[in-house]
Amino acid sequence: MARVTIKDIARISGYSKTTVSFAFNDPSRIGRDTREKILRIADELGYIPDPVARNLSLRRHGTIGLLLPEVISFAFYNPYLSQIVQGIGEVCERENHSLTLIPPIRESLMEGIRRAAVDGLITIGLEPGMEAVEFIQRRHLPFVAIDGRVGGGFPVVGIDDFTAAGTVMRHVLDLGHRRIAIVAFGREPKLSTGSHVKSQRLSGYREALEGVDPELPDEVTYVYAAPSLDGGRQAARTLLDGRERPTAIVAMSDILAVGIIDALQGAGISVPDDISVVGFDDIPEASLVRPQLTTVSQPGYEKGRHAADSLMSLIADQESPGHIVLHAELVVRASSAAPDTVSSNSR
Amino acid sequence: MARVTIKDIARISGYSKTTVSFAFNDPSRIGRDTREKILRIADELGYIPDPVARNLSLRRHGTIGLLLPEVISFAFYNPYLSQIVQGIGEVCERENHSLTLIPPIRESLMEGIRRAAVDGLITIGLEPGMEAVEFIQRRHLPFVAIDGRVGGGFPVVGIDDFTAAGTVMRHVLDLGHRRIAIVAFGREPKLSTGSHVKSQRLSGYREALEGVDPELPDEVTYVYAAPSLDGGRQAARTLLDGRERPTAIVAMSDILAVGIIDALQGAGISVPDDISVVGFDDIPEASLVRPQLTTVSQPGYEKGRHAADSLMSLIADQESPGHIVLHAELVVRASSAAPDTVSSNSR
DNA sequence: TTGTACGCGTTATCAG
DNA sequence: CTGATAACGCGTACAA
Repeated sequence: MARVTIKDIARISGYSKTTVSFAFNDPSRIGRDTREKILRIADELGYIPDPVARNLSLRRHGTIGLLLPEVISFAFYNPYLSQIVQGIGEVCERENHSLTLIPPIRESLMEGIRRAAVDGLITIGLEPGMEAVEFIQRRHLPFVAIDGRVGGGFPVVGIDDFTAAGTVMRHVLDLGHRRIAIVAFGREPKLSTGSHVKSQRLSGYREALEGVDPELPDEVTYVYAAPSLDGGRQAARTLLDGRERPTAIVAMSDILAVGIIDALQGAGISVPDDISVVGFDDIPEASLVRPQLTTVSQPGYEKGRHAADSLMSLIADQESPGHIVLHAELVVRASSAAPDTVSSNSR
Repeated sequence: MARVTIKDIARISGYSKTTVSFAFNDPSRIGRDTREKILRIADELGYIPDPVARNLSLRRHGTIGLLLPEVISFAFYNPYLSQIVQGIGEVCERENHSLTLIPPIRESLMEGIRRAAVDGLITIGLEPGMEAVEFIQRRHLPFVAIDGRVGGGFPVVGIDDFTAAGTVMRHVLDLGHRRIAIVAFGREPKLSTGSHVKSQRLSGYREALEGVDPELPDEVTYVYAAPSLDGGRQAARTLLDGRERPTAIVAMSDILAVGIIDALQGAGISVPDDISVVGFDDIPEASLVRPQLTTVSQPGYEKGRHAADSLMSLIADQESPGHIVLHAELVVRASSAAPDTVSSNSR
């Protein structure tokens, strides 16, 4: 049997489409008998209104989109994304919305934005001036950016990455480390490119380094890695193969730090006795691994929740809810310690 | 400025809607000059076709839905779901689809299914006879079930949970453990209720126990926990507070096992010296924690990938691709060992 | 209280 | 060969 449409119900019941629609959506507009008759027929035929046609009429979709900077199969290697999704999810459930994950197509966000049948978008790391931003605005889609740069006429939810990065780097420096490696995510080896978050954190690291010694930023080893466990493992191997081993590794995200620790331990290196490792994010895994990870706690769940809240009010009011800067703080655990003064770990 | 529709382009260019649409979707049907003129005007006005109207016409949505058994904010506490999502994502990206996460609304899947504007659904743990299944079928939505029960006329992707559970339990028994606790997920304390996966695993555990001693299944302590780190931690505390401590804890999922180990270590109990802990799933975290977790490796990523592949062929062919049973195997790591024969850990 | 007509993009079918 | 008409699916402003 083919799909049952409102037209079928109208034809069989003898009423018009309008009346059938009212029977479901605005019962007070029609007579009780009329309604009962229509509902009975609809039930018998198993009528379910086509959601797409419904959405088209209502100009509501009951879905918000999450525009991912990476393909789904890769993005979820980082539990940090799970936390953001959870926070968004809390709001979705409150508002009875679903959540559409929109991956880039052929390395571009455009096509995903073009085809998104959603009430609004949450983006990760989108910045003023990017082509994707213009495109979203041309579609008149309400949107909120997580981890973006302020100043493009859209609300941004984030933390002060510059300050947070400085805090964790100063912790490492205060412990006495000077041979330091920074493991950044992304593929670009240049400071000036890449996301706002990345450049902010790098700048924060460098400022802390300069505070100790103006030449220190240039003595630091930089390694770039994909934000996943394996990315961290590879970064660790790269560092171990290097000429001079660092006494501390500062990773730009926890998933990298955890992968680094795993690889170091696999190579028989003790953390933090031989090498200290610190991260960024404070994902749940940070306190599960041994040694527990020293890191900067930034609230991924809260970022998602606030972004979704802002988006909902944007959708409802058309009024911009303003930027939100969430709190981040250093969490000192067991993966960082003073460097071994005997320097037994250099080769 | 208001949204630009195809009608505006038609009006301004002087052609009909049809001709404008052909300019984008079937250029061979109209003259070159006509096309160029239309495209120029559309570009100037920033015309983007409404995706919903487009989907309605095309009867394609470019999205598949993942029907979650739990609200998003809770479901993603378990990294196992991330793996499934990644696997689905791989196919989505290949097919240029997005992925819509559909949480239950007011503890019911119905409303989510009713409103899902998707090409098809992947469900987790749905079984023949459930109201939700009928509903999906009434909507003529193609769908594939992950971790479901075979026999409802829809394809199922899973593993042999009964055998896999038996394998890990026999490993524990072979080590010599007899005082065993089983930590199951879900709230139902009865064997007969809950999901197929849960009952299969419980049955597998019990059969292995019976193989050693017919009375053993009834001497086992059962604890029920939410499938999250905290669920595992709470379960561990419940067990520690119990009259007689187990020498081995068999958890129905890794996230539970990892939480259990965390709580045990927090209480000063050594794993596996004092208590052995085994899990189920082999999530990435299983090999990160110390001691590394003994578990059953089941391919969450592959489940997602196969389910999405099957769904895509179901959408394309309307032909059922058949069930898929993936391989699972025992992975012995460091969290399981023979019980301390001096029995120093009972109180 | 109920029906007509419109909005949205695509395309089968028809007209020139 | 080129282009227009009408139908699909639903909700609802407006008319009757």
